[in-house]
Amino acid sequence: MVDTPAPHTSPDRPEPEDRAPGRRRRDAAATRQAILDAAVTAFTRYGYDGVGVRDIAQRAGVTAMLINRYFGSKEGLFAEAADAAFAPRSVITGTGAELAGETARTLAARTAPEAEELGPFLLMLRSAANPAAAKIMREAIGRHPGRHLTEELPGAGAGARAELILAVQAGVWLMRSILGTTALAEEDPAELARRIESLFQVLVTPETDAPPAGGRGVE
Amino acid sequence: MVDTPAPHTSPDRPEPEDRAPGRRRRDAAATRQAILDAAVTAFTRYGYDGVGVRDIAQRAGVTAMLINRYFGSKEGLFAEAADAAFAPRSVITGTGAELAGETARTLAARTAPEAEELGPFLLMLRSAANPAAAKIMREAIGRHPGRHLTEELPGAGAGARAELILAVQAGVWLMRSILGTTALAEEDPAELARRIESLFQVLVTPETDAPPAGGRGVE
DNA sequence: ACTCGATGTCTACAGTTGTAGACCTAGTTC
DNA sequence: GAACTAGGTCTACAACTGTAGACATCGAGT
Repeated sequence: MVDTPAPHTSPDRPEPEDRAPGRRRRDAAATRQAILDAAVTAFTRYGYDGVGVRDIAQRAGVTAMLINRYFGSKEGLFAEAADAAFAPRSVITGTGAELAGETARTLAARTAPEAEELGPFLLMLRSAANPAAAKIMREAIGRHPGRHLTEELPGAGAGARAELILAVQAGVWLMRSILGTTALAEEDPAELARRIESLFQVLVTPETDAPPAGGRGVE
Repeated sequence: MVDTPAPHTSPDRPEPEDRAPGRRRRDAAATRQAILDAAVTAFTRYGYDGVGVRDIAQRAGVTAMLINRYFGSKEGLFAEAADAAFAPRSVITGTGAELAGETARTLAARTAPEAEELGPFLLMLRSAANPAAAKIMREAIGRHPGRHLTEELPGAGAGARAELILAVQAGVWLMRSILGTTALAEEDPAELARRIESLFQVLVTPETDAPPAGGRGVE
C-alpha cells in the first residue's frame, strides 16, 4: 500500500492500450473484463465460497467495491463468470462420429496429473457446495454445453444422454484433478482415453437394447 | 438461549439411557458419537466449508469447544466424518455379475428428485473445494469403496476401472442431485438405470482395447 | 459426606466476509 | 482553464469463523 511515486504523471499517452503494465486506463469495459477474467480464474481455482471479492478485486487491480458497482454482488459476478466459463465449446470436441473419441482424448489429456489446466468443470465442482451457485451453474450448463451436446446427439433421450456425458466428464475431473486418486493418476493415458471413449460411445448411441416394446417414442 | 428451568434436578434416574429427550447423560463415547453423527449430516448437506463447528455442536447438543477437545480440530472431525460416511458398503451394491445392474439401479433410485437422501457422494462433492478436505476424502475413498470395488473387479487395470465407476457415480450425483439438471430429472428412472448399467458394464469388463466400432460388451 | 477427575461450558480474540455510503480523481467538454 | 461526470477508492459495519484458556459442574470412589 505504499503509494505512488509511480509513473503517474506521464503527460501524454497516445496509445491508451499499453500503459505501464498493470495500470489500466480509465475504461469501464476493460476494467469490467479484467474483473471477469480474474473471477473466472479465481472461482475455478478456489470455488465460489473459497474466494472473497477482495481477492478477485486485487487480482484485477481494482477495489472490492467496484465489483459490486459493475456486477451488483458477488453472486452476480459469479453468474457472469460461470457463463463465460461454459460458453466456449471446449469441453465437447469433435462432431458426429468423432465426438466420443475426440472428447475422450481431450478429457484424458486435460485431467492428466502434469497438465494443471483450468476448466469449467473445475469451477463447477469447486462451487457445487453453494446452492445459489449450483442454480446458476445449472442454467449455464443448460445454455451452453448441455444444449450444444443435445443438438449434436441423434435419437431420443438426447437431453439425458447429453447430461450423462457431462456427468462422466465431471466425475473424471473430480477423481483425477481434484481428488487425485492414485489408480487414475497412474493409468496409461491412452488406455484411459479408450476406456472413456467406450463410455461416451454408450451415451452417443440412441437407444440401449432395452427390454422390448419400450414405449418411449423413437423419432 | 433461555436457559433451563429444565428437568435438571431429577434426583434418581435408574435408566441412564433414556433421559429427557435431547439431554444426554455425561458419557464421553455417546457424546463423541453424537458429534460425529451430526458432523456427517452437516458436512453432507453443506460441505466442509459450508458449516461451522458451532452449527455442528448445536446439532449434537454440545458446545463448539467440545469438538476440538474430542477431535482436535474441525479438520480432524471431518476426517472421521468422511471415513464414517464412506465405510459402509452402500455405494456398491451387488456382487459379481449383478454388480453393474444393482449399483446402477441403486444410484438411479437414490439420486431421484423426490428421494432427498444423503450419501457419501454428496459429502464428497460439496467438500471438494477445500484442498485439505480433498486429501482426506481421497484417502477415505482409497480405504473403503475404492479398495472394495478394486477387489471386486476382475482382470487388469481394476483400480482405474474402479475409480471410473466411482467417477460416474459422482457425476450422476452432481448433475442430478446437486445441480438438478432438467433432462436427467425428467428421464424415465428405469431407462436411466439401464443406461447407467451399460456404463458400468463397460467398466466391469476387463479389457476393451477395441476401436470404437460397436464393441461394447453388453452381456 | 466429600473430594477429584472427567466432562462440558464461557469468554474472548484475531481474522475474514459481503456490501453500503461517502468520498475522491482523472479526462473530457465547454 | 474550470466545471462536470464517469470511474474508482476509503471507511465502516455487523456478522461470522476456528480455536485457545480459564472456568464450571456432574457423578462416582472413598
